[in-house]
Amino acid sequence: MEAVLASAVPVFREHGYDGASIDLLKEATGLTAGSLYKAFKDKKGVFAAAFTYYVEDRQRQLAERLRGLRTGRERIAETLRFYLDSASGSEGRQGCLVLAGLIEATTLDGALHDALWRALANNRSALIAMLREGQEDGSIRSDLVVEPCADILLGLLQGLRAVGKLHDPADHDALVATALKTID
Amino acid sequence: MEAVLASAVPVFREHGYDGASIDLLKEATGLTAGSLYKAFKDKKGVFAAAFTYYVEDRQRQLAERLRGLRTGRERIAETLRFYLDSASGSEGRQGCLVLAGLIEATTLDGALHDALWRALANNRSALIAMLREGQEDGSIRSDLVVEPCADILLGLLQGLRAVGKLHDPADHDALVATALKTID
DNA sequence: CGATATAGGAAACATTCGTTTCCTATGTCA
DNA sequence: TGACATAGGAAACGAATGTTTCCTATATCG
Repeated sequence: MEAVLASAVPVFREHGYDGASIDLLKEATGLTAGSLYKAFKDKKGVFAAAFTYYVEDRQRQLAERLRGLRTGRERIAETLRFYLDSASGSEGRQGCLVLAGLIEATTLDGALHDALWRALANNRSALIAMLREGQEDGSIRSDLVVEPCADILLGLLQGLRAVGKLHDPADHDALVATALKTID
Repeated sequence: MEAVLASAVPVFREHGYDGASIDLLKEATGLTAGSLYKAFKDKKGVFAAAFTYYVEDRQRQLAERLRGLRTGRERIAETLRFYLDSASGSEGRQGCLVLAGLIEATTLDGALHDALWRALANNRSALIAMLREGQEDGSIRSDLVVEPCADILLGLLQGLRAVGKLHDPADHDALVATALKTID
């Protein structure tokens, strides 16, 4: 099950929801249409499962990279680096499933719309939490208003994935430094 | 011709390339399939024409809002406001055609890929130009390295459109102020 | 061992897709 | 006026879409 989701995710990432045909999903997963429809109710069901798998996997990866970092500022910096890495190379070209879902958000039905919304809200909450932690450990000014910072960072992270579809971000260190100025 | 493109653009913005069926385009433009295929070679041709129309219209709108602004910093701030407005309300929900194209960039053929690339490169160049202007008129520090700033701003602008698909950005002034800290 | 549940595959389903063909108006120029 | 070019529409095309049905193995449990 995990294997079929792991192989279905790239299809949706590259082609978006509409662009990902059952044929492509068959090819990627090695399964046949009948099997797919036995495991998932719908094509939407496949997407929904792939989506939550992707989001959870991504959170796990980020948590892994954040582990051991002491200050809130360091964790924000590492989060930026994580997204810059994700926006580079073949990973960047493959794109972000959240972003792909976002594009067809109008079309997608209620449940998927909510999942999308929750994914974005979680990212925002995580950023706010890191900012608050930074304020408590002294790595971020305590009079900084965190909400607009979180919103800007959230937008920036998604945007990096977007332009990463076309070409790699250059000079990660300079980009991180520039982005971090928003929380000075 | 301009009218049919203007009515086709929202379809692609909402549904992406694959999601925009000929039926939807027929409905939106009021034309029939035969007429569409007489005017445009392909569905890709319709998208290509809609895309350049959208980009040019957008540039025109932005130039209009930038007119009369004296300093480079003010122009950057207004550009941010322009994107925040575009990310709000029904305009925001409709989404950005560049972003929609970006998602399926892997799938799209060479000419469209290039058009996408050019649109992004133009935005980046415009940001760099405004930053340089700001350095000359004294509104931006002259020792600022402009390339990373432009890259961050470019990413941020696209990202704002992305999250604007789901909900409106809050407190535009605070967001602009936060974003502008990257060029301090 | 035998009955049964289950995961997966083959093949056909109706529908929708992008596309083409052919026809009908309307307007232009000699 | 009459020949012709052109813009648009109606209808059908094959191919691809999402989906379902039915069958075949394999494994589980009595």
